[in-house]
Amino acid sequence: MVGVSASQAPDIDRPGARPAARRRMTSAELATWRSLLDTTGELRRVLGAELQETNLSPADYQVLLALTEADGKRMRSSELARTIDWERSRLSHHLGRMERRRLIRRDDSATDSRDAEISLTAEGARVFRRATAPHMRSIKRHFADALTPEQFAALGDILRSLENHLHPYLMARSEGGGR
Amino acid sequence: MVGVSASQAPDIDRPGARPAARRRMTSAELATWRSLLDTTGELRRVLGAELQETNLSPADYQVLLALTEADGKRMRSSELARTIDWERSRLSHHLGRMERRRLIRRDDSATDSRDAEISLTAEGARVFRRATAPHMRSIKRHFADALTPEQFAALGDILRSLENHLHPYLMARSEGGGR
DNA sequence: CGATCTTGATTGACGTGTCAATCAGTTGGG
DNA sequence: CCCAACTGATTGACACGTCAATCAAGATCG
Repeated sequence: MVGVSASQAPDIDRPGARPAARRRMTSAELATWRSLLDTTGELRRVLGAELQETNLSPADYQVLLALTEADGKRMRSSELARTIDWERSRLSHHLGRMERRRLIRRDDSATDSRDAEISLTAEGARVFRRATAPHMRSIKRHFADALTPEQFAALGDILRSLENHLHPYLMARSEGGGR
Repeated sequence: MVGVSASQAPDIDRPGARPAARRRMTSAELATWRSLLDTTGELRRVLGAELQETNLSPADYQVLLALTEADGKRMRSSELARTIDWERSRLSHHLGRMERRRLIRRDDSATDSRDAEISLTAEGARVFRRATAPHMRSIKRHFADALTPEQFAALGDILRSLENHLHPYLMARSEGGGR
């Protein structure tokens, strides 16, 4: 399915060709890793700075996006955490900061009083609406416009490979009892 | 080999077909952007957590690496900042924390008393030495082992494109007087 | 029922990063 | 020489993330 390109290549000197555990990492691979860290880091910073011009951090944006798309613009806190894949503690801290700025509200649930119902305020919805178009332009300008269609396809493929490779590890970590 | 599926598609609604500035971003491009953020974020977290087992943060590692490779294992603070491309303030805060942990030392320069000479302590060198092999293994396991040589080549190409596209913008920002 | 386990959420401590302000030493022009 | 501008570095305030501890409301089972 995903590894199409690899599965039909002849088994010459590919990294996968011998037990992965026995190969040494080349300096080119290491350099590519460094470059990946640096470049995505710069992209994060630039996009974050531009988003900040509408008074939202990337984290704010992620929360507001999930709430905006939620049924009735409200969600239970743990549901929200699962949706954007954050630790509960992180979300709790961040919701505290967003609540102080009147971007969201927290109410007790009627059904289970442990739950916290998070909802968008009018202000939150407004700020998000104003931020979204400029943010999309930023992504387009700094990311989408930089690559050819072939590069996009290749990048998608690469990211899927990385995800697939990473996930078994993440599963093992969370199931087997943390560290 | 990697971009095969895309490169032979008929030229209907492809991104590159019209001047970049006038196009709309496709949802596939946006999804790839999200995936890039998510996947690199997860990689950062996993690698950071494994590095932490040797009591170093990724930031610590970067500083120690630069110092280790420096002439005489010492550098002026601003030189170090330029080497690893950090803001001076960030470096100053971080050096403060590392100094408290006895990983580095700060001395006044003999020539220009504004300068701060940063040097590795024996402890810093030792901790770095112990951390480096496991860290390389982490990079290999979670990154290098996940991709084929073709994917590596494609990724290198993509990162260069992104850097080249981003740099003119960064130049303009820093020269034209920061906002 | 009542002790205990589980779940949803929060808190505190601390490391990290950014921005704006500050400070001290150096330099250059009058 | 003296003051203004510049440079290297630091600081304070604050936002952000992670980890471990805590808390309160449900669920479970004797």
